[in-house]
Amino acid sequence: MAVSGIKDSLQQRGVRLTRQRKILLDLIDQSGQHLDADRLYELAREKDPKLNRVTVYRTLKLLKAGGLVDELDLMHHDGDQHYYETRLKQEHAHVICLRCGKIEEFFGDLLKKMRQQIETHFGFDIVLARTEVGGYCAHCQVLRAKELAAAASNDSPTAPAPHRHPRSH
Amino acid sequence: MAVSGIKDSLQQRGVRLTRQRKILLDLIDQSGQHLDADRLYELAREKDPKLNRVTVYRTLKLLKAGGLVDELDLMHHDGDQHYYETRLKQEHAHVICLRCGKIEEFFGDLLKKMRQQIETHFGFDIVLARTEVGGYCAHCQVLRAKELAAAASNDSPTAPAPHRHPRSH
DNA sequence: GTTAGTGCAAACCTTTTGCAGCTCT
DNA sequence: AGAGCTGCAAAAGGTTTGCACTAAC
Repeated sequence: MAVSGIKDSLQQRGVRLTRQRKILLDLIDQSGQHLDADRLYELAREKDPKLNRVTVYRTLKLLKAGGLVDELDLMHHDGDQHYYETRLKQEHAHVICLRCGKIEEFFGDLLKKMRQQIETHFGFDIVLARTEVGGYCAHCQVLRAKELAAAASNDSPTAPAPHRHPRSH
Repeated sequence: MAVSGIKDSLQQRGVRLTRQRKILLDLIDQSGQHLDADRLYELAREKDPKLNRVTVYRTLKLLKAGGLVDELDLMHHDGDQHYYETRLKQEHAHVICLRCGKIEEFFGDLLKKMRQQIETHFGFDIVLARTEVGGYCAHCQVLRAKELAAAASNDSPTAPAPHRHPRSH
């Protein structure tokens, strides 16, 4: 359970492990997804309806400053909020489908190599790195082609259909 | 002048080349910097004091949608605004110093290779890609070491000094 | 018992939208 | 002429801050 490592790291720095923080830490770590503050808030309220949205932001800030989570933008495919994931051992890129919102993770030594090249080339001390790629997944490429074709022959055939991941609120 | 290419591209798509858009296009292209909407607005007002901030946003959105500029976050080193640059032929990473805000650009075939690997691996059609790296530049590494040492021995020596690029407004 | 952390309300910053009037082609 | 664009005001979305109260150590 990676979250226990995070808890230790925080406590060593004299940060108090409150009920709220335990809830948030567990959620971030267990979800295995990329949560934004709002989603995390929703989930947290299921466990503690009194937990405040502000506490979510403050906790995320704390974790980010401590290098315990990484902040992502995911190409702003669904707005300008930030997403968070516990920092993994392995650096990876995020590949976001601009049509369906599906997110893939790409691992590979190219990222590691590039990091090294940059550090050597500029004498730079890298603290964070982020690679995000937006485009169309194999599935959406064909759907998109159909949509474009339909739009070309008819100015409003059956309305290009909403295609984002629905969010339940 | 790359901006004329952009203008052509817009006109072909039936987009009107208004006085305001000409101003903004020229500024984005000439500056050679990474401008955010606010900075672009400031500069544009020097040429046309009546030009509205909303027009800046609308123009940026148009250019982004047309793939004529790239939107960057630059690791949110100075807030959550977006930065823009005209799309170059050569893909590159942005390397941001978290202390002084200096931005370096890193070119190399690793980015190209990674792009290819991702397209092949996932059958993905990449439209945009962005690599951002945050850390400390060679210069700031030594300054930061001093600051940290000072902070360790004395809880408030001469105040850790503000270190962001000042903005004149 | 202290000091850090929480909740609440209100502010803040960046960006978007509705609409009437203006202007490019 | 007419669709597209601008400016203005107002709203929206995401995040932060001030302050009094509460809880972790």
